[in-house]
Amino acid sequence: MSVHDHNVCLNTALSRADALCERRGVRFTPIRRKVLELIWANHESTKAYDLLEALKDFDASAKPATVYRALDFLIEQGLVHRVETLNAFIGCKQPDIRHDLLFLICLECHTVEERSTPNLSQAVASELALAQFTAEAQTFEILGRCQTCGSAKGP
Amino acid sequence: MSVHDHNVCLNTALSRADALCERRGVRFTPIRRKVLELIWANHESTKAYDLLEALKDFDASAKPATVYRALDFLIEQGLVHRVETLNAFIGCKQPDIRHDLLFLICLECHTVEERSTPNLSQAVASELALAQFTAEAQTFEILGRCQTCGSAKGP
DNA sequence: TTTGTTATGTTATATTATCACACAAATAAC
DNA sequence: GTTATTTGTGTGATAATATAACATAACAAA
Repeated sequence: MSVHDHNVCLNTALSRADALCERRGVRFTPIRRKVLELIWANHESTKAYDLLEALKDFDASAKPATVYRALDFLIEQGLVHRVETLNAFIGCKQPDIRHDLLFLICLECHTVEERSTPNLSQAVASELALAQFTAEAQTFEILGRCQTCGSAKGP
Repeated sequence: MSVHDHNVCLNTALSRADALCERRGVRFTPIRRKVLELIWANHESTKAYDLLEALKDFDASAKPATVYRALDFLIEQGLVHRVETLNAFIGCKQPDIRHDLLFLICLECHTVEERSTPNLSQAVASELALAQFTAEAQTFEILGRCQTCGSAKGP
């Protein structure tokens, strides 16, 4: 990820989450908020047990279930995505919009970029129609090298 | 999956694998062949530890590593795909061809359908170009209901 | 305030996957 | 053909990921 003021990312994510939960009347408890904050510590995906370690500084009694419950909630609300390829979790940039997401996961710097593209959605939709398949959840993930890491070192 | 003679699927998969390994000069050992055979027992994806249980009838000394090593080999040769969403494994229908695959995973009957579509490949390729991202591996998986299960019960 | 619901604490355990090291089998080099 | 090298397997331990089950606490609704 390029140079940027990450506090802006973090604060934006948190205030959006505040607003979203308020609007939906769901409880954005301290644990849930803290887990989201930890996930947004950077633009890399985070492992559940790393979250747990970090969470313990905030709540010494945190256990695996503590983290997984918070993650379940955050995912359900669309605030966090699960990265299936890495068994890890990443903050959602556009929690209000429902769309087909494509994750570009850099193997070098571990940054995960969330993209959405009408072309992809379109291709998927027509394939689903062809197959007469009803989608409930989708995972589109690509592992590789991001622009920065790719050009810096070559393949 | 509809009514079909599954022996044909199984035998086709195994003889293709025989030929492919021969051609590549890689060793298609009894364990590797048996694991592939077990994976092709049906058109559902199979869990590693279920494979292990089944493999024990063939080789009583089988351990987790036995299965994971065989899977590593089969995946490397393109004979098997890992279904990330389910932590499971499925036989590849077209091990000779390199393409972007889309897996349609039915939550009801657990059948996994492997599809490839130029439209999707095209959409992905142009998105990668836009992002200047170099892909090394891709995962496109959709969970939902297949034609049969969808129409049988409704949503 | 009682009641029902949702969230958390806690312990245990299930599931998925890898490591490390010894040994055996196949292949390659001589 | 014997030796060396590489590749595959046996085995035990353990790491990493995730859920179950049940008790208690906090909140919301009546």
